[in-house]
Amino acid sequence: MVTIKDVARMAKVSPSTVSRVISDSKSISEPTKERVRAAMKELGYHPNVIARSLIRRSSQALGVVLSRSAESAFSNPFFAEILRGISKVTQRCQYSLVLATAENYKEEARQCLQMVMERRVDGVIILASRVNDQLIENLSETEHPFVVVGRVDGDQHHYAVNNDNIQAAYSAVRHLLNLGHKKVAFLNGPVEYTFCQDRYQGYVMAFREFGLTVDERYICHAENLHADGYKYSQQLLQLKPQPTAIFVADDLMVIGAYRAIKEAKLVIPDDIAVVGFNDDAFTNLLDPPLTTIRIPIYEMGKAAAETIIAVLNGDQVIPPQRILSSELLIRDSCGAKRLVRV
Amino acid sequence: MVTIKDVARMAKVSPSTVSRVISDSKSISEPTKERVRAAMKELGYHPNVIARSLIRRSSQALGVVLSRSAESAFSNPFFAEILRGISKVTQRCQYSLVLATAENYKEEARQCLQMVMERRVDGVIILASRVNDQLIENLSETEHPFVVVGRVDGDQHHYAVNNDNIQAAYSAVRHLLNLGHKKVAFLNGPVEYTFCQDRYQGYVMAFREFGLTVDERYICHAENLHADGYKYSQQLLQLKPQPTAIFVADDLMVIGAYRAIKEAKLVIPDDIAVVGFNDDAFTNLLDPPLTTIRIPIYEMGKAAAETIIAVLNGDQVIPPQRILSSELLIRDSCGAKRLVRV
DNA sequence: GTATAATGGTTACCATTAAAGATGTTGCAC
DNA sequence: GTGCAACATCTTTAATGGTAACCATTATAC
Repeated sequence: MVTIKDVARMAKVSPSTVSRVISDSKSISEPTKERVRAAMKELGYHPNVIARSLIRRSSQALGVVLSRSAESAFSNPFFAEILRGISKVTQRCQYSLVLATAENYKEEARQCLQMVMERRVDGVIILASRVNDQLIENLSETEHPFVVVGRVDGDQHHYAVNNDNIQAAYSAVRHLLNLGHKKVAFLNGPVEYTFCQDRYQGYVMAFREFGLTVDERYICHAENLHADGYKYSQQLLQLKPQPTAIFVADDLMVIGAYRAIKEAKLVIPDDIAVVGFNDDAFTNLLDPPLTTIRIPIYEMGKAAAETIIAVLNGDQVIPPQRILSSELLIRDSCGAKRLVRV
Repeated sequence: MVTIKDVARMAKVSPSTVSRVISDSKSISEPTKERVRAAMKELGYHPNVIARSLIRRSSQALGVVLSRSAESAFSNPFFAEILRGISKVTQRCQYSLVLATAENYKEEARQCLQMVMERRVDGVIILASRVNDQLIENLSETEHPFVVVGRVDGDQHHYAVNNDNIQAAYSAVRHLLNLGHKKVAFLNGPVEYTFCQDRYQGYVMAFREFGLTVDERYICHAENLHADGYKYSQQLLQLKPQPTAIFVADDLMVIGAYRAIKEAKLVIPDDIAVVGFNDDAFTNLLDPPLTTIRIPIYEMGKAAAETIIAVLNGDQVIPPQRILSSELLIRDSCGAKRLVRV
């Protein structure tokens, strides 16, 4: 294995000079730099990041916790997109990305804590915060920096990046109510996630504004974003009076919802309107194309990574919480276009 | 920061004794172990993996290269599922998972090589091999172990895990030909991937067996698995005579294909049969549920991780190439069930 | 002739572990 | 009871590859 000493010997300088050439210190003359670089190339030398990390007390790596059981997490386009944003920044800042993945959240949290305590990563990004998140509590005690994608309930001292879930859900439901719908059902995700709580709150807010009372029978909470859309949509469609619109808290559940609606011989949007959340790539290919909320997921990923790296650099991050805004994308499933056309 | 020395001081032993307690060496007496463990707990000590990696010359980490531009890669359920399999094993074997992600493959390959050369990871798993893969060539030169998920064309010396793409595509197309279809179109993915090449070969094989000639007009190659399904399906439907069946090389493109077919006022499977590939989670929720090929993706991920870890442990891996078999799942989109019913 | 800057060498770590060495203890033959 | 080997149990030492703080040397400016 080629070490810094081999390079030093070849370039006829001391190891520390080589080290300074690597970090491009300006106290080394250009000719020396050239000679050292030539030697590095000739020997095929690559600095050993492990050794560097040891003395610098920094691994130049960020941990990412998916915060879901791995089964459902990866295949969610949300994670895909946010990882893309994160990796964009880590790449630019020369950080590497370590994934904490496990079958369940508890195990994932354990792995994350271990990663941090063992110095494998300098900081952590937690995707999708939970209500009363145990990991967040434990991480806080370790004094290691972390940033949460989502809302941290209770404490306001954490670094966090989020989208405006309440506002976005509110505007989606308001949109449906404005179209004349009275029975707007809500197909929500697991209650333990803060984003589901927030979207619920936005739903309630819109009802309040229209002087309508929320009927809890028209609200259901799926346990699994992938599988449960179909099942719960069927339940909602059996209610009397039948809902004339469904607001779905995550686009993944829309596939199942569409199927249930079509099986019930209902036409979207004529018989029932549907509005989703996330603007996953496939939603534009559905029949009819889905009206949904576009979240700047990629930007959130970038913001999260930038935040944690800034904190690691000792920079001030003000404010610690950043909220990016979403946007209602009106396509065909809500019926608004049809109305305009008439 | 708590180090091994602090623990040693507290337990009144030498640092190396603490080290041996950590690795549970049997040359340490039980009372000493207890004393040391108590000290570790009291001080909240966690071994520094960086220092350990330095002397052990192993980072206990595996790199994963997605081998696609990050945009399309993450959101592909294939990667989700295979990462799940990989992480299952890495977790059990105490390895951590480092992701090489970038906007394009070239950059991703660069990052992967750097990871390896800088000793950040002990080995690499390459997902989805390409034809004439430059990364594979470069990695071979470094002597660092890696395993490919997919087929490596040319060389047979690499470790690889794959599914039986040729055989599976063959049986899917044979299934359609057996149902009486003559004009079976093929919506394939990017030609640079070996799995697309193999599925093409299976398609041709089935045609040969039935004594049919392959009409290249009925074959198209999408550049992007997400976006292009719709566009190319439209093209295929405009052919005269119109195809009576479409074999789609990746389920992701099926969403677009279904849309194009429905827009053309055709009924699946009555007017046109569709068979997909991958058995992505959503395919069972489509209308009609998709006949597709189930690949043991999770198992492939596990096998890939087990292979690379075995290689790192110096174990013999024979044979270096493992091929797992897939299975044709007959649902409603191919029309076979309808026939049986009649 | 001295102050200053430019340049690069020396040395002491960083946290851990493998290997070799030290210490005491036990077993057994004589 | 002594001598010696074998063993158990720990300590000491020397690495691992790299970097930063501190020097030493030389060149230039004043």
